[in-house]
Amino acid sequence: MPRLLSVREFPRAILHIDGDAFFVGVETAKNPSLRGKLVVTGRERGIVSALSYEAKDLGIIRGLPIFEVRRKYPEVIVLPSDYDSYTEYSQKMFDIVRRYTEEVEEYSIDECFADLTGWRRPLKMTYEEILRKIKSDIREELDLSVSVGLAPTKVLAKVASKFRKPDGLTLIPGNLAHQFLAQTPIEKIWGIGPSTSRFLVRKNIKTAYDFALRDQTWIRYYLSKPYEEIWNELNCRMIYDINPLPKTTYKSISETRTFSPPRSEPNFLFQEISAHLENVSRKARHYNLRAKKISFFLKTGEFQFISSEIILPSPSHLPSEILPLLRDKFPSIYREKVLYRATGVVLIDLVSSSIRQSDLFGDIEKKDKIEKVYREIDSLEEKTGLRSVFLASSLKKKENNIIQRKRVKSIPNSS
DNA sequence: TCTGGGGTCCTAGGACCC
DNA sequence: TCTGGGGTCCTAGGACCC
Repeated sequence: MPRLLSVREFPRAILHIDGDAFFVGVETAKNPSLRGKLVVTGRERGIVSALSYEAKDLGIIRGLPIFEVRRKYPEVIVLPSDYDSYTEYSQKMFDIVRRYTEEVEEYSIDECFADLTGWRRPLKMTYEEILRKIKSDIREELDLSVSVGLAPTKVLAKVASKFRKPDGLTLIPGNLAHQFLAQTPIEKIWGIGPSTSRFLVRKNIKTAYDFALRDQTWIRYYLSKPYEEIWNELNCRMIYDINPLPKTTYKSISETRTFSPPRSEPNFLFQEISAHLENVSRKARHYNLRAKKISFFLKTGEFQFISSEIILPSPSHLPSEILPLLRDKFPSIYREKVLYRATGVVLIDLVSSSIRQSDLFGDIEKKDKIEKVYREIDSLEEKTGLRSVFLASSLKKKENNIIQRKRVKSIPNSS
């Protein structure tokens, strides 16, 4: 079997850490009596979002409705998600990794990358020893199990951490990458999804090794830029850098919700959209962002998206400004008698709020007043943790009239 | 793999301009 | 009001990730 490249073992030493059944792992760390039991999380959402390895062995999969879990496997322990704890453990895990290098990228709540290049000498440890130590620190201090992988690139490090799981430790040196890739089906590669896998298998590319062996001309002819990057990374050429900066901003903010059974009443659908608008706007204000554009959509029973995009007259994060525009456009995407299963709103082209465009007509002052009202509502809600204020149009109303006056309205707090 | 929710990035194609 | 070529901007849609 030809090697991919004759490279040194670790021209770069990229670490990938992946929590094992992370949410369930955290629940077990908090409550050790759960260890070894059949546990799933996601009760509040009605579908399984994480599951213990024991539950996986039983045949339970992510996304399975909770009622089916209870019906088929009454002995399974079903927990609600506790994102605050998951976030706390996640941060503690990343902090442990940061003891070894500052170059840590928090990739998701249960995964990170880190650059260990050059740390063997200062730490007086081999890469394998560093990995073992990080794993045992996480185990001893957090009671969590993780799988770790080390390789010359991020894509290869992902292959490594996935190679043995749970509790795995895998090093893929550049000069042996071909052996690991030959054992990795193409669809397991990070960034190669179902559509591209199907295409590649038709071209007789079944493993990551088959893919890595193609020449660049072939890749460029049949595929697009991201796949050429993956191809380079599999060939030990580092394309994706470690980005240690924490996420502080968003390109878009969205909210969608599916309801069953599907419904067609315009009133109901517009209430949903109005409520989405309030939530995404709140998040935008929290991050000091304003949207230049907004898109909203309906999803039909046949999974068809019908959407409309509006360019806002000036960047905004105030529902009272945006809602009338949505109301005007709503009829253009709504069809009577069609059943819809979901609605959604997306704020797009977000710009930092401090960049304030002055407009010609001097209604900045009026806007500032509305802005002030929202700021007070936001801080009230953050203090109490309650949603106390809604647009009238977000309230579930019985009347069949979606044309309601826009108005920030406060309703009595029921608690 | 039977489809929940929140994101990011890329490409093709049209419009418009010189 | 015929033709060529090239650049830029925008949008819709696709693919992928956790």
